[in-house]
Amino acid sequence: MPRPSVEAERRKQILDAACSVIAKHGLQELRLLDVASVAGVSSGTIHYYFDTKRELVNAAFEYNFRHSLERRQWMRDESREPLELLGEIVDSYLPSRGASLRAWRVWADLWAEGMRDPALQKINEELYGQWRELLRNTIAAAQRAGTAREGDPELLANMLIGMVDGLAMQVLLKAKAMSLDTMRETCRAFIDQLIAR
Amino acid sequence: MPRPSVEAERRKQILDAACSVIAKHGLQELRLLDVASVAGVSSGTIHYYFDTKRELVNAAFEYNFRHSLERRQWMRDESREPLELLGEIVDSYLPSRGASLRAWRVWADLWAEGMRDPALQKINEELYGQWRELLRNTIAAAQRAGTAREGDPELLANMLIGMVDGLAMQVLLKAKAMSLDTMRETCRAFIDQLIAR
DNA sequence: TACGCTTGACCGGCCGACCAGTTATGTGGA
DNA sequence: TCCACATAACTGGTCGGCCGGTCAAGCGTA
Repeated sequence: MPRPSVEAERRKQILDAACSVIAKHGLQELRLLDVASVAGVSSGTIHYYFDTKRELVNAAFEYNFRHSLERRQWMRDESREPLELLGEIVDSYLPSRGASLRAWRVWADLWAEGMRDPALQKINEELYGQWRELLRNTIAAAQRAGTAREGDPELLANMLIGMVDGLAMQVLLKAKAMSLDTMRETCRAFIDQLIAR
Repeated sequence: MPRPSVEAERRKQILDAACSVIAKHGLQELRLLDVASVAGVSSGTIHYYFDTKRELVNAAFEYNFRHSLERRQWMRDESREPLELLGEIVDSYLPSRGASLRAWRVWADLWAEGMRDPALQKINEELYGQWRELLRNTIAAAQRAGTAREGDPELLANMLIGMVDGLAMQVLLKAKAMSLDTMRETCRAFIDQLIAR
């Protein structure tokens, strides 16, 4: 046997570097040499794991999405009071700083690119669907627990998701009228006024 | 005197072509030669009116935004019943087809690009602000008319705007759970449940 | 030795930017 | 009426830099 496979590890390392570069410079300015540099490998190594730039980029988008969901397993904790949990879920999705901010920047690029790329639409379909389902289930749980009023949980989840996404864009665009705090209050107000009993 | 200036007209023609190319292929694949071709001029003419590609792109984004607002002057009709008007405003912003769809595609690219470009943030600040103000004023008018319940109109406007933007992204991404019809119903439900008396 | 993995120089195509030259459209003098 | 002349508008060929992708060679571990 030759040396053991480092493929999984190396791929992750490269994808993580790609996400960092996308978050910092945007997909537009993504250079394979930059990714290689951040990942601490040579440009040749990138091509050893990914045939084309597009393949790398799409994999990075998927990695970013999947990674975000994995970091949020605690949201599926069914022992928590659902309405309270809902508030925390939304809080954790605010484009505040660190990991969350990086993930948002990459998402925004995914969306722009995804309008014309069916492969990215498929990634969005699967992973964004999980996010939508999580909110719907949490709202439904709150209804069963009696802390949320009646109403189609899918509809309410869609409203809330849309709101979070749209407001996040304005926060990322540094709109004066939409600071992080205003966004948080707006989302909380929505939950208080339309979802909570 | 030399020949009369056609600058305003020609600029518009080029910017319109640029918007078409962005909507169709994305900012990523924008080639000056394509813009020139669509505009029916030579590549040299592009550089005659715009020093750099970036200058053209930013001007195109501003043109797209401003153009959308201009096409919607009817929204400021104060003789209409405000709540009904609000519904029509939202309808007209759905990424349905034609002009509205093109504008949305360009917006999505603007947002992605605007995260790192202060010049684009400024454009967003000014023009998106008008859009926000329009909704706020319409909601406030409905409250005065007694067809909407009490509540901070700015807060409600922000909720609605965010929702429209976020849901529109999913429509553009062809998410199965968010068709144009579902989006329309979701927005209507929000108005019915949270704004209308 | 075998093989997975890595390197980095190199190549070729592409495209933004430049520019020298050309055309169109006006003015005013003879 | 017509002919310089001035200037704006426009053309399209060219060039230079950049970067994705290739590859032949090297490295390290079993």
